[in-house]
Amino acid sequence: MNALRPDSRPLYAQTEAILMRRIAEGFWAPGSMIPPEPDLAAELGVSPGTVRKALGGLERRRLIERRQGRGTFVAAHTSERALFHFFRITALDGQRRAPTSHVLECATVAASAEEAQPLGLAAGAALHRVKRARLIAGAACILERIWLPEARFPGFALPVGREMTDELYVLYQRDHGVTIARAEERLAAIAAAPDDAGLLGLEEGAPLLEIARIAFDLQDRPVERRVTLLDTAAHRYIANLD
Amino acid sequence: MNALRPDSRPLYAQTEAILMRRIAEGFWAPGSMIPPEPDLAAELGVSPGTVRKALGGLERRRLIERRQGRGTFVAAHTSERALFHFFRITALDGQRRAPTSHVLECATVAASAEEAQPLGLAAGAALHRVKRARLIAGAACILERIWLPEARFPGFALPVGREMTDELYVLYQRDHGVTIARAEERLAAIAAAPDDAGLLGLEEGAPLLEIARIAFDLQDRPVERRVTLLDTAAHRYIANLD
DNA sequence: AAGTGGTCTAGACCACCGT
DNA sequence: CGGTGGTCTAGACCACTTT
Repeated sequence: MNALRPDSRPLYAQTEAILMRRIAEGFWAPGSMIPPEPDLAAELGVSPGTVRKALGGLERRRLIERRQGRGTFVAAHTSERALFHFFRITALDGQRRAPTSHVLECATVAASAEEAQPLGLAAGAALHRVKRARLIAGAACILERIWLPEARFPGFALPVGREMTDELYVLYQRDHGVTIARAEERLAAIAAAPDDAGLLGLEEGAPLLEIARIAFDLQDRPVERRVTLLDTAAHRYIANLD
Repeated sequence: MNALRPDSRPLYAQTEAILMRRIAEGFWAPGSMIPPEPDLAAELGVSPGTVRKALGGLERRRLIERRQGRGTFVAAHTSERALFHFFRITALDGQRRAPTSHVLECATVAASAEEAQPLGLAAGAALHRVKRARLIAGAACILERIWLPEARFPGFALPVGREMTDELYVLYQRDHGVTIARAEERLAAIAAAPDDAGLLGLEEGAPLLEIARIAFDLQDRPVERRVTLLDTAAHRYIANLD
């Protein structure tokens, strides 16, 4: 029948946890269809209504997509999705445009204490470190530094000096099985350092928007740190409060 | 039975709209209890499950609060709620502290074209204009300019020069029947103007985080514009992406 | 004890999609 | 057409709060 019961959480929450685990472990691959609701209900020994409520939770967290008449699918990190949910920068008129990337540096190093801490690693752990510039409509307005734990991204490397249009989160999922589920950002205004100012074509000391992000995977473990510097002469960071 | 049917939306959505309308129009006052689910179902001629789904939608949008064993209540803008949902500034250690306010200017003026546009008003419409400083833990780190349409806030005024601890959104709801349901923010980094720098105890040209907000009421009409300038020496703006 | 929202079930029927 | 998710119903029972 079901092995769920000796757990104090509601049945639908336990069901959601089981399904979520299957997605996280790759039992159902990104993009693939999961069984119909009645099948899941029978397999897990709960009523269809309970499965429905569980799927509703996964859908709200964007782990699955349900399409009437077609089925329910494990969410895949498409460029559109990454762009829409995880890229909060628009032009002044509110237009969202896909940026391109130009990798400046990509290296694997031993983490300093300061680098290790935000990712929950021990000092000295292997870390990939990336620096890149991003262009929107041809203008370099973003500088980005990214840190990735080697343990989660074995052999990670990006081609230095080449133009990239793919979103990194699509690549993380496709090449390393890491799905970014959510992120926390802390914003500040800073004065541009000389080298960063040069890369962005600004005066030293020009105001820049600094966006410090920690991104988490499906199990809510921190898997990426990135610090973005944005020239807000022609762009804005947007947020919705509700 | 029910007057809902000749509408293509699902029953639960129509039910949600009816209940939402009652809240927006003040038929049920903020803080008051609304009838039990079975009563609503009987009154509206739908099943209890449909009412439940409608209430679920209102709860997600934080228009109501449901408490098991007690009842369902129209959400009131408490200071805690305003602080938690609409105040995204924390200290560097992540601590959230309630700011106090010091009103510098409060006047009623005719809107310029630039002031009228974001609020969807005609140029020349009456507008309340407020400028205030906000202190966190005794330190002045925030400057704020606020614009309110006179039509929605008749007779609005704040005491200049006195310390305020109440959140404005609590006051909007209590004194003017305006409930803020959501807000959009656009962020940029700017260089401090001479007078603003003076008020914050900074050098002219110091980087400041500019937060431009439009706040919307229950019917999704823009009712407040505010521009916040934050000194990010000791504070951060936080955002969650999911 | 009475009254409230929360959970869980079972089933009918609708709307949409692909073949 | 068969299969999928979406809607709607009706009712039993549980957990919590107040009297």
